[in-house]
Amino acid sequence: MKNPNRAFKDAIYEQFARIGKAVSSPKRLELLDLLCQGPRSVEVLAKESSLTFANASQHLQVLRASRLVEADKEGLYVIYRLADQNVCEFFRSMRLLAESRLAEVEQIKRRFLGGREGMEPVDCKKLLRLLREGAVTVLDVRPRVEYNAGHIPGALSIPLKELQLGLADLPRDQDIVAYCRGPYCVLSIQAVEMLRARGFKAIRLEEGIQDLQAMGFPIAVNEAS
Amino acid sequence: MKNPNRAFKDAIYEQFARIGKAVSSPKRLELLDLLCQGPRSVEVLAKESSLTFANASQHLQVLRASRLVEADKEGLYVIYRLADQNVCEFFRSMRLLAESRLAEVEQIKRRFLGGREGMEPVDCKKLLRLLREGAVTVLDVRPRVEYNAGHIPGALSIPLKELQLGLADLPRDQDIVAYCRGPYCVLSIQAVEMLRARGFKAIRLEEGIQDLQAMGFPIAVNEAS
DNA sequence: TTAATATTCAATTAATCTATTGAATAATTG
DNA sequence: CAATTATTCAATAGATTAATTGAATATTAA
Repeated sequence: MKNPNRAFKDAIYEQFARIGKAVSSPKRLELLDLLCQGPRSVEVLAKESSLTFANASQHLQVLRASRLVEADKEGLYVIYRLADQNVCEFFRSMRLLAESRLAEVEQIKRRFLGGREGMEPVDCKKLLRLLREGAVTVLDVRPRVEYNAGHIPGALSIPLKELQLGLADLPRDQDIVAYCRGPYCVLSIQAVEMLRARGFKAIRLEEGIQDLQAMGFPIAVNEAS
Repeated sequence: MKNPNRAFKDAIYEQFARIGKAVSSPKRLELLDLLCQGPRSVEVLAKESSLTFANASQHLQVLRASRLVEADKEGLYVIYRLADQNVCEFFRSMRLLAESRLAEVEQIKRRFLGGREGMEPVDCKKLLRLLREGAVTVLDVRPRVEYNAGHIPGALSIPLKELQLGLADLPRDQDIVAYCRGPYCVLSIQAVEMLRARGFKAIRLEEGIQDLQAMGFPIAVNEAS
């Protein structure tokens, strides 16, 4: 017969492990990362993460069972969202731990992005000052739903898929700083490559919204339309 | 053939998932929690967490493979320790997320500790002020190796197992505040019960060293002897 | 050198997890 | 009302994980 203190500890760590199990799957982590950028339907999440609809749905059930995400029905669509901001912060702390402890993270980054970023890190504080002075253009190249959910105040929104057609909106006489979901998203890399190829002065901001928020920068939100 | 961007994302989330997998087992979480309090041998870790030596060793291999812990040989003994302070902070963020998202945590706490804490939460700021004024006695009832690894400056160390014999060291004319590993450790609860049974004025500080550190309180360390 | 102690390894078994497939359900549209 | 679309459910197969057991290894003490 188990000692009550032992039973208590076993029960408590079993609960903590619910969080660990939820985030032990690479696919669920990708879904969480996407949801950090804004609410999405199953269909959109499945496509973004290259999952079948059934598989995406199953992973989302697991995340919902551990109360990291919530869902609402909007007509035909089930819209998933993070249960609260703490989940996003937790995801970020897990990413930072992986970055600091697993050399493979940097190796993979170098192998896949080697030379592509080819761009100096942007100092965030300086960036915001330049933005306030109107000295740079900050460009958000994520899907609009993510821009609406949270963006750098004053940033322009031109999703990468629309950048080709949106070039006329961009100044040629000042630096353009493109950003997206964070260090492991290639949207801003592709945007900078395209912009440079067309003669624009473009650089990449590596940090995503969560990183900026954690550094104390204000984030603007648009009401859902 | 996989799109290189897809391959990059899969590879990156696979790395993040290494952290998630490491913390998906209740037993590994208990081991991490113990190591947050200070380095320990396999034997001690196995006993504290009710694991067989072989099983404890296997779990520690998993934690080592994900680089959350490190080990050094000291004669016969392998001493395991956290790889760095970030691991401890991550563990805490995971615990806080579980507390905020899983109602079962509070329910389990209430079921196992119901009425036992029977004690009002201690305001940490007030506590430290009273300690500086010599108005309370702060008592650390963890094993000495944990006290040595980090404790409240000025706290007395009397491990719970030695408290029976150590009562003479304690004042009867002022409050005694006992603390241990944190909200899910019962050492301080048992200590307060014993002290009150013997007429001492004792209360429990729920927070552990990590919580206090996160709140900005100084933590003292003793050199290993 | 041998015995004892601490730890890890390897193989096995049972449980859990992940992806797939086909079916079922819910909501909207024609 | 029927067809379509979005999502979830349930069963299955294969892969992975956790605990156990017995053996092997490393270090110390006698």
